[in-house]
Amino acid sequence: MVKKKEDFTKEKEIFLEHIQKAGLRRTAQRDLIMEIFLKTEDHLTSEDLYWLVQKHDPSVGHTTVYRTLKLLTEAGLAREVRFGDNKTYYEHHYNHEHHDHMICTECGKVIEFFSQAIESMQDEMADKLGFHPTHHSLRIWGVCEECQKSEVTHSAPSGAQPKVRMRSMTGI
Amino acid sequence: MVKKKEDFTKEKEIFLEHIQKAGLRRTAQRDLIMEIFLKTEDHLTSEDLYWLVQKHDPSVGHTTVYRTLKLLTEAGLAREVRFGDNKTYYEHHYNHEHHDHMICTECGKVIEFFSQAIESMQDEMADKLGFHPTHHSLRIWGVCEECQKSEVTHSAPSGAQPKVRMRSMTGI
DNA sequence: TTGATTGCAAAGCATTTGCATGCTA
DNA sequence: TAGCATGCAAATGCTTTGCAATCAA
Repeated sequence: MVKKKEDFTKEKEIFLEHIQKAGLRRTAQRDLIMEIFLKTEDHLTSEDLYWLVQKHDPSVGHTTVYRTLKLLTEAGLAREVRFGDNKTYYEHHYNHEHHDHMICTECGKVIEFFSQAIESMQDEMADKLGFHPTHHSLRIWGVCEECQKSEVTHSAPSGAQPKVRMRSMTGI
Repeated sequence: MVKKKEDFTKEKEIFLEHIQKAGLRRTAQRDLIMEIFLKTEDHLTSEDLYWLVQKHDPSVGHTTVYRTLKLLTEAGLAREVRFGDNKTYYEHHYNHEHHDHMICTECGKVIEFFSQAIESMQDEMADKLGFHPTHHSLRIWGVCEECQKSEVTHSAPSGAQPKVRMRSMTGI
């Protein structure tokens, strides 16, 4: 699951190609933002990424991070996801198995999973309706194993630092 | 699919019960908003519903519609959905088969579908991960049958008045 | 040199909140 | 009568845009 240190040569190549094809320009900011995004194996908001970038170059603005994340998404390197806390998260997309998410509404933990059976059934269903699917999103909310154990207290497991905070389960 | 004229006695009962249990109060606005929501068999934004309510009572404010939609959701009568245009839609939930959505990115049409097979696989998958699911959301984006035919022009089928406008496929 | 890019501030947009007034229970 | 509900306006929070200065090609 956790990737070893690597240089993301292929990803950078893809990004540059996308930039060139669109008649855009390569800049230090875009390189830096992409670099940090690629080496952070996590679900990040634009804000999260902004602060990480700040550490390396405090002159980079919030806007540029937003814009670059859009670019990365267009290039197929990033994917947008929402977990119900009204924020847009970005995750790696290229070279990553497609997967779906289970979100714990107690502690906010996000579990990635993949089921070929579900994928196939979706395609079958689409086919039946004459629909030509391009992408999809499946999210399952509920209570994770750990939180089921500590159900009595209705609090997150000790030590847990949830990425996603489920406030009122809106902004699905 | 399309419901015949009915009085929604059961739904109103549920709403009142929810209101009483929560120590809230029944008001003319809440009654009106619920009434119009129930008789509109469609995916509505708060804004949409606001304008429908306006026709009957121009004194009702936007805020109250928002707040009442939240109430209806809490009561289990409505469900929030997002189709990728950055808006929150509400659909009937009570007495309606659970279903998922296919969204056409060309014309914005929303197709509801249900697959027991997919549902079962999801439960199985959750079970395997020790996850206790409470609800889920599956959305498939792609091109609908009609738009595949008129693919050459890359425009929505004539006469179609899409509810959802897909601009840049964000706000998933 | 040209035109894309950046970062700031300001604008957008959907949604939420503060508060004085109005109304249920 | 108590205190929840309402509607307005203002405030949010996230995201986008306008624009002058900057920088890649």
